[in-house]
Amino acid sequence: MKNHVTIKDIARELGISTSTVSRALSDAWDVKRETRDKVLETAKKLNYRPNPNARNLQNKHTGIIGIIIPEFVSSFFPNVVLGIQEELARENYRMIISQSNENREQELENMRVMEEYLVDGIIMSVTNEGGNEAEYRNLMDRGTPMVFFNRCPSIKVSKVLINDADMAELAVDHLIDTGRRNILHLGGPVNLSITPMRAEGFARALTKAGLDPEGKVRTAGIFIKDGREAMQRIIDSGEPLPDAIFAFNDPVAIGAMKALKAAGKRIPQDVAIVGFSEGSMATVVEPQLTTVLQPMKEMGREAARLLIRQLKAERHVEPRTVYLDATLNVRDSSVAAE
Amino acid sequence: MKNHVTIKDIARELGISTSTVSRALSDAWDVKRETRDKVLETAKKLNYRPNPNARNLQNKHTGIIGIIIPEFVSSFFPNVVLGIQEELARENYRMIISQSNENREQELENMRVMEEYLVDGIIMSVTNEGGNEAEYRNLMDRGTPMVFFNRCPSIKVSKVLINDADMAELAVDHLIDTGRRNILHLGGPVNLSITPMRAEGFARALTKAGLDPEGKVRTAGIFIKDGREAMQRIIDSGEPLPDAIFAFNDPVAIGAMKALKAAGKRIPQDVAIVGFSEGSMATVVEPQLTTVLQPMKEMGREAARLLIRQLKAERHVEPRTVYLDATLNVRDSSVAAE
DNA sequence: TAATTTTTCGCAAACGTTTCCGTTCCGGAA
DNA sequence: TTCCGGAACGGAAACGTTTGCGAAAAATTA
Repeated sequence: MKNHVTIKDIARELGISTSTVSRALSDAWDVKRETRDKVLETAKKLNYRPNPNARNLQNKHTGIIGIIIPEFVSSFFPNVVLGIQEELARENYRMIISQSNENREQELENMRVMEEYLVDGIIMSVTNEGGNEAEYRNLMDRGTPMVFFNRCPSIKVSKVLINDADMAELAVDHLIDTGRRNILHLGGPVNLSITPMRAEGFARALTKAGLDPEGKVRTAGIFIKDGREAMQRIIDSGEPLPDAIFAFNDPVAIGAMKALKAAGKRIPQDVAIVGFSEGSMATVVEPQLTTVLQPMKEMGREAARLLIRQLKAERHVEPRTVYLDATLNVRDSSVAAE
Repeated sequence: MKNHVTIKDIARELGISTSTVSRALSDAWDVKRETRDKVLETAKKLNYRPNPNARNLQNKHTGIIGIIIPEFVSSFFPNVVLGIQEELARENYRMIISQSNENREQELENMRVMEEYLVDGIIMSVTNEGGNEAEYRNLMDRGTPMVFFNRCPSIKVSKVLINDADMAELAVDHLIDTGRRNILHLGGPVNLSITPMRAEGFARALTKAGLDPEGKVRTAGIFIKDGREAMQRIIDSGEPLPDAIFAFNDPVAIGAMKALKAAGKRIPQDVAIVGFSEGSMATVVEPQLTTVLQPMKEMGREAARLLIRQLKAERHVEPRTVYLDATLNVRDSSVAAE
């Protein structure tokens, strides 16, 4: 089938040794300028492509970075991956992506496959089931560096996340500024690392405004369904309706909106809604959703940078946590259109 | 760093040669059952993992399939990739994904990288810019088999697509059945292979119902913005408003809905809307969108199967085109909720 | 001019497998 | 007893690179 031209072909063509060709190709110092140019020239002429397998067999590394994300059906992770790809490409790393489908077992399986294929490192965001901390440790101890983003385990490891607490606080500040007082937080899954962070920012904002956060947090989840059900429970409970909702993420916010609209409530007049982690649906719902836009690509870039730093380091490098800032996009779901 | 155990370690441990170990591992016929078991046992004990580089260096293939998709921010392509992954995994192929960002140049670059990396084959969906047909040919002639899905070039090659024309016809039939007579089609980009197919189904349905498709097709695009602008042009033109819209895809449908609602029109009472290629936004918009649900995972699986068939074949295999059926999900945008 | 250094290159081993080709050992047939 | 054939295994080459070491040629210094 395909018969690729090798370093030997170049050597034969020029009547020199393969070692010289190799050195010329890798721009070594001990090869004459003239011969190097000739090598480069005939390499181009013959359309030479280095064989990555042979190269990696020598170098003991594959040049491949594994990416494991919970899903890529929502737009968040794909956007992060874009950033990762951008940064990896400039360092000539390639990536293989796999998705754990929010499933702890699948995540483990993906890790195994990636280790088997000798990825140089792994960038991942954990399943909302959590619980694989020990395996992360093992994998890293066995020599595969890891960097986490967005959803991170509670172990000591490099992470990049947005300043969830601060951004949540900012979002709730916005609700308070526009006159809301009875604000509820529809929180995420309890075992997700970011869940308490957003709740904390929520509480901080309330406290700062002299409001009591006690009892204002309800666990919802991460899907539209979760938000709708949580909101429905509140409506059915007969307790006085809040005048604002700070949701764990956009789908939960949208679910809450659905429940409220079904109950005949007006948004934002009766209840203002703020989401988190802006996705493609934010401008599609009606009213358009006020939400926190995360710097997704930047997050990916930063994660890639952290990993590359570890890969290039001679000796052990201390894990580092990078916090990124997000922005609040104010839309009609929190402030009535004029 | 990481020091993987090799076939030699097993050989030394057992006092046999590496060739025997290799044969035992690959289940060759000329190795005694007893020694094979011992090899397998110590392999497991030492946690042996074959080095893919060494193996591929011998076998002249990488076991990697390249996936090139225009984007993975919408949910369509990721879902297809899920199907691909499923099928490839069972044949022990891995994949590397890259995205062309709807950019012809980027697509070419991705192809180059993949060829350089010696992927065994490529599964791709072309950019909406099109125009790389010659390069596909070259790549294939140089020995890398390709399979296309959804967006396919007009050259002779294996493809898997849904029966666009038939499904479009079905969707428009539905509009006609519910009493619509003045139906417009907001079409896709002219250089996309599926654009004329959907337009054809549209025309067939009209003709079948005794309506004249002449002048009923307007070019829109693929994004929300495209749909809104196209619809706005129609509204501004002063021509009598259609009583139904068959959009090229969901975003275009949603864009049209936005323009109509902004103009004070009611959906579906004044104008019914049907989209295509159901995405995550279909049930988020209001009213919820009637649209054609494509069998995304199945599409991926089928593409993978086609490619694997080519890879396993000894000699040339004829390109094949596989058509898949979709389903019409009827929602409130085309039929008023009772 | 001789001695020494520098430049430039080739040889060969190595990376971890697979696989072709032998070799040894055995039982059975002649 | 000799010969043959099969079973089970080892030796070694090969895949396409990289790289340490040494050697020849050129340039510098004494």
